[in-house]
Amino acid sequence: MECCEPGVLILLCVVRGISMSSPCLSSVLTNANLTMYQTSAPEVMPQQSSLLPSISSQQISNSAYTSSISGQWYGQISPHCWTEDNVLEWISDNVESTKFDANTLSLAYCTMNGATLCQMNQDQMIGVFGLQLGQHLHNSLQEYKTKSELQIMSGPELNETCQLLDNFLDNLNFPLLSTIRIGQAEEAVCQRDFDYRNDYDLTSLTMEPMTPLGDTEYLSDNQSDSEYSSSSNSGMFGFSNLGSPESGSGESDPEFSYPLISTHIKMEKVESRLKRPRGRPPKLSREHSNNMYDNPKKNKHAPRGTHLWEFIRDILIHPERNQGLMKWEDRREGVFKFLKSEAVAQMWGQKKKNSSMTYEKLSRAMRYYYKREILERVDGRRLVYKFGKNSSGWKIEEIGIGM
DNA sequence: GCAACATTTCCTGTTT
DNA sequence: GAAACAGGAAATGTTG
Repeated sequence: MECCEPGVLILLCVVRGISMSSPCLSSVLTNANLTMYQTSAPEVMPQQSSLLPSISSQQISNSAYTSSISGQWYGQISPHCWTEDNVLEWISDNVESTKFDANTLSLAYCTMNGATLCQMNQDQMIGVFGLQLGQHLHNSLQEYKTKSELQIMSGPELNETCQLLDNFLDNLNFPLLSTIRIGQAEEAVCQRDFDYRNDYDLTSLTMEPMTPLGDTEYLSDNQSDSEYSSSSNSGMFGFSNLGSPESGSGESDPEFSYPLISTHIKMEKVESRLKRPRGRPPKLSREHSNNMYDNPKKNKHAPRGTHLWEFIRDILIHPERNQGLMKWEDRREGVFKFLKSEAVAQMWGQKKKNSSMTYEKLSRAMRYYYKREILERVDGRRLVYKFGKNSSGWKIEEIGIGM
């Protein structure tokens, strides 16, 4: 093993940083170190400078140690299950990464287990650890809670939704949780955990400034109507105004603007608007399709995707990822609201490989859920829905993690 | 091939 | 007047 294992170095730095004025905390950290890296050589003195070689000579066959060294145990163990030692190491790692002055750290708050830690809200964290470290710890904890939750809940479908969210938001240049730099090790874990592009091909979805139609003419794969030509021109896919009108009135960031998504728009002038027959128009043959969304590797029988209500639910239960797309109105009652209704519809469309999805269509599908009691009506409130008794997976009790 | 299911698409009318 | 809501009708794609 190399003599510069980051976990050990960080711990040593922390111990050294607090040893002058906080001997107790120092010994706690050192004891935690020894406890965690249970050694068969009790003669190793905690404070001695040869700690590192001593550790490196230990039997390090257990994966916990190996994981700790690389910081990966964070992503493998639910924060709720962290031991006091785990919490201590996590704090020490964050102390190091924030260059926090450990002298100001209170020992009393460094001896708690994960369950206790998880009960602290952001304000309490800041109150205990100070603004800088407290905020940092809170963010870090939320990240590991999310990862843990993903591992618990997810099946590939939830991952897919999260991945879709990540990819979608990534394309919009949002600062994604998974990209927040806490430390190299965590970053590596994040990249591993959220590297989804291999199994959900969204790479074909490019978000870029919309090219003026006069410069580049796109061809539609299945929308041959003049109706869509006109609606598209008005920004239907331009993402210039994907938020709902209400969302623009203060609940969402008014400064927020989506990059534009390029679309295939068939420029076909028709003199008068012809009345369409009812029902969904037949799709053109794939052979004649020139759709950028078509994936040549796509299976003939696509795997069963999540249902719309599950897609919505998955956005809602990952508030750190939904970036103002939706919000809970009443978390306990399952009442939620669309903030960026068109953006959510676009995401749903991406998931279903349907570039022409709109909130109007999505909401029609949502209304069908009323009969099946998957959703309940919320009268008088626009863009507000409520999960019904036949929905699942959104309740705090079910998830086990308060959000 | 067929039926069931879950949307998707379009429409008209109503409400906010 | 525009956006959202409501729900009918007919269509599609997937699955069993």
